[in-house]
Amino acid sequence: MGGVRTALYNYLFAKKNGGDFILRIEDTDSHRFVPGAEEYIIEALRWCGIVPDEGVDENGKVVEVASEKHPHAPYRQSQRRGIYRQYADQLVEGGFAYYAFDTSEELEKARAEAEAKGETFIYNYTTRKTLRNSLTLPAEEVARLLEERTDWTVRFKMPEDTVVKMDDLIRGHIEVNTSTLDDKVLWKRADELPTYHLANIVDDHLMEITEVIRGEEWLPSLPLHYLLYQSFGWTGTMPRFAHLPLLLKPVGNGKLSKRDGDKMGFPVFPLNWKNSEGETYHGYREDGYFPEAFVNLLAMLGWNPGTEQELFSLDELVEAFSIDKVSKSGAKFNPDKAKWYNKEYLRMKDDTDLAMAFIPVLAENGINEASFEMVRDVVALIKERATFVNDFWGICWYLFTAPKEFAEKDAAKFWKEENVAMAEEALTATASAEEMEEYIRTKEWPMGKVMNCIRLSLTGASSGLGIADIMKFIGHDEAVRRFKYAKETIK
RNA sequence: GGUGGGUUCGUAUAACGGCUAGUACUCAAGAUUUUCAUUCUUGCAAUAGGAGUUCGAUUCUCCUACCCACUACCA
Repeated sequence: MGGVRTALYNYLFAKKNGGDFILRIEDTDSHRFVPGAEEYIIEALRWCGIVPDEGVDENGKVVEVASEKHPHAPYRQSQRRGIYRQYADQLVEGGFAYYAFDTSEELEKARAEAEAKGETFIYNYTTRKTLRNSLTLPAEEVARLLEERTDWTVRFKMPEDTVVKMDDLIRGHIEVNTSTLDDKVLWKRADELPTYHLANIVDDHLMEITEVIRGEEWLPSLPLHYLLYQSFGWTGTMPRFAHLPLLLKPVGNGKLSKRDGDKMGFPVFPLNWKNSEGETYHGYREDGYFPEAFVNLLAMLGWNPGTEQELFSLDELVEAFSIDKVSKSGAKFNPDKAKWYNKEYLRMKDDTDLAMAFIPVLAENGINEASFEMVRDVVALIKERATFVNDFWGICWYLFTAPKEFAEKDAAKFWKEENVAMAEEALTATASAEEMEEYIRTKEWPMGKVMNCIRLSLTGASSGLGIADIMKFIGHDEAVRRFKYAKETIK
């Protein structure tokens, strides 16, 4: 959900400002490769109606070869491997970065020792001169280690006591002193790949990115990114940044997580997602949400149009979107409101489309002979009682098949001897619901008691559609048949 | 611990420094209906706390509290 919302805001911003929305796959962590994730992302965005202008071709594949429409290919960072090394070296040559030869074990040890003393180990100007790197070792030694070893990294040489002044489209001006920051790894020899920080800056520059709209968790990295642009001499074309508020769990504190959804009965994924352990997480699509509703509710989580309008199509969102209406604080997700959106979209849907969606459900329940016209009429009658198409069957099943049993509580309340007698007479002495109602009125019988008695026989319960509506679909003869069955069954 | 960000009804949010702090969801009550649902009406409910600036602060400044993120050879 959070990822889709970030993509959505990027898309809205791009389209609103006449720009392009580019999809780039940032897969620089070889240990965290998840099969199928890339396809999932593209399919999910496509379901939402978010189609990248660049980065994905007509077949929904990430573009690997540059063309006029995709000038910056390839769009997978794992395939851009060869690009980054020179930029890492360039930083070292310029004195902005250095080669570090500390092993993971050495660093872990240093961290543990610092912790034992109640301190925090920070890899920066205070510690780098005591560690093994190209700043402390002689040049020949560095050259030898670079050649012999395959586990070195390039680290950014974070300056000491420099104030980085930054601007965020959502949060305004922010200042951070570099002394509190550390020497982040930019390039990993072991993988021959950059980390996010280097890859992101280099690719944004190369791909001519003008705005970076991403989650709030990236805010602490912004100073580093600013400094990287400065080190490369790219400040003139540096993109503008916007850090979005987080999506929070509905109850309690913290970021919305995979677990929350299934625990509380709402999806956290756009589409069903099966992880490597074989666990399946619910998706909005499979749970019966319309993509329009999903996009709409996501858009309203952290943004508002400045008016009281709540229902927006994707095109309307593009038109209304403005980054300065994005809020700063995290947004708790409200499952009830999510359902409300779907309910609103369900009502707006065309009866014909809904009937088409309902027919397979009917088939699953063994109903194959219903005419399309009838299904459409049924849908028109019941759609405002439902939130999802999946609710339809539960609401109107008795229009297609007779009840086999009757709710005990309802029967005890309404199936009283004198009511049954009146109901039977009214039903059998007339030929339609209208005549029957007139008959009961003329006799001055209690309408509610008699009607509920009949409804119980038709639907198996005391709740449901109006008798006239039910009889319009099942016919008078079927109603009489059901009543007789009820009389035999309920004692 | 350190750094950064944040804080308006339960939730999402609105309010050039100026009306009784508005709207939606949820919830409650009432009306309508042959039941249920729908619909309609009404209601409950908030500026975290404290200073300061100001004729006037939800809005600006500072302090406190609380929440969140980051603090990996993850993104």
